[in-house]
Amino acid sequence: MPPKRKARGGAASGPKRRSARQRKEMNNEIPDVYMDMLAEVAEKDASNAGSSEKRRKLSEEPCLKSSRDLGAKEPSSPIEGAVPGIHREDSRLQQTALDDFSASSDDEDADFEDVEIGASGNAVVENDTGLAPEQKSLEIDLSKHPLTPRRVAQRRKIVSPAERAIRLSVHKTHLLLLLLSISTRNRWCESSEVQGILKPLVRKKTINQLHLDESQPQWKRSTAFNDAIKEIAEMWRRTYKINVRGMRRAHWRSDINMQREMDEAEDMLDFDDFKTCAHTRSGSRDLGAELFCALLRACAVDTRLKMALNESPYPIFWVEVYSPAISTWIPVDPLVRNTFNKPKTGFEPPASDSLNAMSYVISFEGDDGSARDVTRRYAQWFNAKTRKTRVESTKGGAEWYGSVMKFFAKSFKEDRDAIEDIELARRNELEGMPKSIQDFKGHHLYVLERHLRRNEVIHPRREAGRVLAGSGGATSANTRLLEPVFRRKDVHICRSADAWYRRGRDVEPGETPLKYAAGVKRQRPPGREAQHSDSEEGEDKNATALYAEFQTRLYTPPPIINERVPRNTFGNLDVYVPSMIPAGAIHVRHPMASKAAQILGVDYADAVTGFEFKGRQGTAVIDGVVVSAKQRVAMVAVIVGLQSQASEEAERRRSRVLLAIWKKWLAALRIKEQIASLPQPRKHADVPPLALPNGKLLPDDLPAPASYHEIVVVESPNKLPMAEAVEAVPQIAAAKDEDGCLFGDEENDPVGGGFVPEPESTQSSALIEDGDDEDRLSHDPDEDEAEPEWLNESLGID
DNA sequence: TTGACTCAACATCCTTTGCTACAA
DNA sequence: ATTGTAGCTTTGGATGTTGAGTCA
Repeated sequence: MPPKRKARGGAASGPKRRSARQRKEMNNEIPDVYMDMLAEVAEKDASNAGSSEKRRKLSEEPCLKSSRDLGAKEPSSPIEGAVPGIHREDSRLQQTALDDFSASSDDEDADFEDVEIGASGNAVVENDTGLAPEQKSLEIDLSKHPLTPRRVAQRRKIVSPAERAIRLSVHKTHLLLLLLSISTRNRWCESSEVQGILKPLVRKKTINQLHLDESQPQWKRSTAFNDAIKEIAEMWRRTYKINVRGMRRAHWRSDINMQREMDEAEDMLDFDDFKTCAHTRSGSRDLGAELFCALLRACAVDTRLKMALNESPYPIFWVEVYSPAISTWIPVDPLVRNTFNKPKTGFEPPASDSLNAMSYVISFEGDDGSARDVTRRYAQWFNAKTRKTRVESTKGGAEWYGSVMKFFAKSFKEDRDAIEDIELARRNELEGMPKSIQDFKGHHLYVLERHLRRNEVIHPRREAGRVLAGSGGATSANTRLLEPVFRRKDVHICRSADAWYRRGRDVEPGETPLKYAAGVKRQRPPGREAQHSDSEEGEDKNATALYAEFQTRLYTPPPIINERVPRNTFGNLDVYVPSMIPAGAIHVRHPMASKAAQILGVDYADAVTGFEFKGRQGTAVIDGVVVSAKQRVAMVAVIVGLQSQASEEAERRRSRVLLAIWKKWLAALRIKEQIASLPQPRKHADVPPLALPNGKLLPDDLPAPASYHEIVVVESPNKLPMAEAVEAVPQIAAAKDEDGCLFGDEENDPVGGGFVPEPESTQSSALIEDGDDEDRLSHDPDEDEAEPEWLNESLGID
């Protein structure tokens, strides 16, 4: 009905941006897309002659961006400050720290831009090895634009879902490799050889101080322990020389700066290098922390090697020592920030550093190499900020991470682990609500009403607190409002009665909608209302009434009575989920099911399992039929018969064609033979006579062998009312015994009569994956052999 | 300096039971 | 002849997400 749609489109007062775009299109008479394409071409010809503002900005980009990068990164580069004048000749593969994906996308995009523009010929020609020319050009650019502080707009790149998936995989892979890497280092720290090298550095007296007798008062033991650790840390700080840069955040492309830094960075080490460094007491700060860990372990202090995946000037490696007197893990960082027991301030980089994030803090224990995630202890805003940079925030990420960390888990939990769990949980509670609006977005505990989706509703409306809500609009002067905060678990997904029906659920009568969503609902032609639709378009024509799941119940179709299958106004039956099969009925999924039912003369209804969209017209997808469960055996038998009939027919047609080809070919061979036997054989007699005009051996219209379809029988999970059940049940049971059907738990269900409220998941999974809940009948053994026969035949021709 | 907000430009979701002409 | 199906007009409007820019 195109006229109707058109009318609606015109009547709907769309949002401003849409109408603006339309207007623009009309004025230009050239769609924006083409303008953009033209602009792009123009840009390639003369880089400064952008045709739109957006393009113009872009064209300035290459040099400006570079200058910004240099300007921004050089001063903040931690090596200059921490380790002046490092030289490293060889540049083997650099070990890198984990990147969080949102930040990484920036780098990559930027680099893509550079490559593109470089290739289009306006800047320096890039080559693989010679980095020097580009470096030079960067310097020139710097001098050209030293006074442009303005941030330059980059062309926005929409990250495609595929790209997103790749990044997620990279993130995961990176995480795994880093875990393995530190796991190895952790094992090295356990080496008695290395510990033997380091242990002499600590005075005997200090070691004794670490392990005071339990008879001493607790405070004394604790203080002595702390003092001793501090002393060892101080000693280590003085003795250990940092002369190589350590691990850094991952970078996606060989940015020129990164390249240089990689050259200066620490090489991948093996265990011998590790030992050597223990002797020389020099290397990267990461290595320093690892050796410090080994040192403490040599002193019989329970020490965990820590790794946080962040960037300088905050440590990546540090240690935690276990103070038995107070049953607490104490973080110690002797080399980078020189802190003792400062978990909150010493490790997490400030939030202002957008290129920096402490996403994962993992601690490895010495004795069994087990690992725990203790990010919670070090991250200030774990729920509000840190969590969003981790895998857990992605779909299925929490499970994935759980399974990864399970690999590193202890076989049994010690008391101190339980204590630590409590401490971490307490920190979680203490974090409380975010302080800024943006942190509420995507928060997994709290939610603001303004961030609710169209189909989300808060019920019950229990305020968990209030937050100061921004500036309340740019124009109004400081009228700040307190905005209520709700819990995420009170948020329900709502759907229209229609949408619930498509999931096999019915809104309970008398439920009032939790929400009205503004006019997405399209009018249907009168008399076209689906059978179930309530008075939902009652009061407001444009609003759709939405209900939460708890307001619905499983939809129960009317049962089969006297072998009559109920049907809807279209004369078929909606079977979106198995629970929508009427009691006493089965859903026979096979293309020939309706034919079989006709032959049998039984009452049946086509099963509508979904919709597909052709053009702009949605059409019902019909998959098999619904018939009485009593007809199961007959239906299967008839379908089997029809199927083999069809395949025989197809075979006949096929062999007719193939025999004709054979005939022709043999005749051709004979002719060829005759020609060859002639006294003066012609040259072209060698040409194979077989090929068809299109060059193929077989004609395109060769009848295909009949395609084989499985017969899938889905039983209704719904129970018949008692009277009908008496006669129907034995039939079902018989069929079940025969075929070993798995669908039948409901027989033990205590809920009598009406319907069986099976967990929805099993039902929908049955529909989606064609899983175990259905019967597959491999019915025609002959047919399976038919295929090789065809194959042989065509091979024979070949 | 930071965060809230707007704008723009997309991506994605939701839609949800034909008609006609023509070939076989 | 009846039956099957390709092609049509390629929906198209609302919502959601993101980055850039602006402002207080």
